[in-house]
Amino acid sequence: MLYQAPRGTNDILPEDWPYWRHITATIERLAGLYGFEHIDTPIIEVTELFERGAGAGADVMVQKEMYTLEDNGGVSLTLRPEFTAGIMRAYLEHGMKVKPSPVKLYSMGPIFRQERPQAGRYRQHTQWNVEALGEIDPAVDFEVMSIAYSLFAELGFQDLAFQINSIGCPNCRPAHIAALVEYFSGHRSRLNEIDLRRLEINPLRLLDSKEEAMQGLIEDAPRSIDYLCDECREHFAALRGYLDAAGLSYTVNTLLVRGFDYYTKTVFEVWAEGIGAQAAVCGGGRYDGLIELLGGPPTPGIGFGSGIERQILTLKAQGIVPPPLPAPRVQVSYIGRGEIGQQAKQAAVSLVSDLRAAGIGAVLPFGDRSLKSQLKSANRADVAFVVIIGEGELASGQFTVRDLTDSQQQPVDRAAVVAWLQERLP
RNA sequence: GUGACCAUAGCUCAAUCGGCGGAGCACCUGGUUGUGGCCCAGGAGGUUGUGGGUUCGAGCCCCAUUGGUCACCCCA
Repeated sequence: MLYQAPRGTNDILPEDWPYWRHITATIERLAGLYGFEHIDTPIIEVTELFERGAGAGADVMVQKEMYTLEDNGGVSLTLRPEFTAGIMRAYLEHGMKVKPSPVKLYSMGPIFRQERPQAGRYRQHTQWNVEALGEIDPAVDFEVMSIAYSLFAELGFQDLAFQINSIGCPNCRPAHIAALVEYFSGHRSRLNEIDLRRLEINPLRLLDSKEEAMQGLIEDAPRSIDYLCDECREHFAALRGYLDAAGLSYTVNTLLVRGFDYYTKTVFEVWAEGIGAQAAVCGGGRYDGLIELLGGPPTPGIGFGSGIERQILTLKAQGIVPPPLPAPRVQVSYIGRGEIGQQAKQAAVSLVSDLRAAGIGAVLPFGDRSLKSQLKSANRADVAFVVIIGEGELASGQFTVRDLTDSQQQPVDRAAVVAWLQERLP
């Protein structure tokens, strides 16, 4: 094989397209229903935008996983590893703060991270991203979670686990972090090398440890919800009230955290069964500090990203079949040798054009193959009717129309074929 | 970045101890001068991922490399 798709990238083949269309069509419909507006930002941004968003501790790793290039003017650009930073930039650049709050936006498109591929994790993957900016009301948290919930419900997912947590804000989180550090420092001997590093760099991440021996320790670790300030506690309680009122089932998962510092208050994920270790099919949270970090005025925001490829893995794992794509229902076949064959072929080309102009999907066999071969193809393509044009049909002006479902055929006047088929096709 | 397993036809897989690379499915043609599905016959399709090494001889053994799968790290 001379060329292969680069590591971690995938071709979306025709047989997978029904899944993509099903998901994206559902997303478009829900966006209209919820009042989220579509925004597309560039796939490349100035590298600094993503670096500033990352925060201390994580920045080295973040840089390592970004696809960064220098343009001819010496400007460092990066293929977006996430949506949020670019959306925030556009929000600031276009002065969207003057729009009624919250500004509700969604995007869909590829993102790039230079990671080792594994099940449900690719270097180029596609995300549906939703953001609501400029409003602190916990009802906005509910709104954002609700549209994700609706998508998964409409797609027919079973056994999804909605996980929520509150990790507090710059006022109350330091006390929780300090308690975590103190707690785990008292059990240093039970931490492996990786967890010891987490203790130094990002103590919250200790709660994510997959180390078997750590699980008991983690269960008894200080919980963020026990350290929330009044504002954060009330926010979380109100959000839970809205979720309960709307009947959205969820689990409070006190071990759910985020890797980056700018997250505040609400964090949530949705987990799917049967798609491997990368089970989060949706992840998001509130980031009231991010826009300030990027040089804008204090602006609250909440959003999530949801990987389309993982959604498709989930659909397949659960045996959910997407609706079929529209396909041509009519084939126009031509037969005969020499001059007559040419006339038949021309009549077929003409009829196919008429059918398509009338909105009837039609295909023409190529290569002057035998009728048998043409019917074989029609059968495989799941065509409903085959119009046959040969010497007899040219002479009589009546084309033969064969119904493939019952194998009956009959002559139809050339001028009446389009209407005849229109009547019988849904 | 770390580790394990893997790579033979478009797909799923065989190939005995290192001894002439096969099957099923799919595709094309024919069996019927112009009639699909089922059946039968035939055909096409391969530098065994790539490069090197050992050997009289390598799909098989060794090294490297690329890619895949899965997990870890990380997770925006």
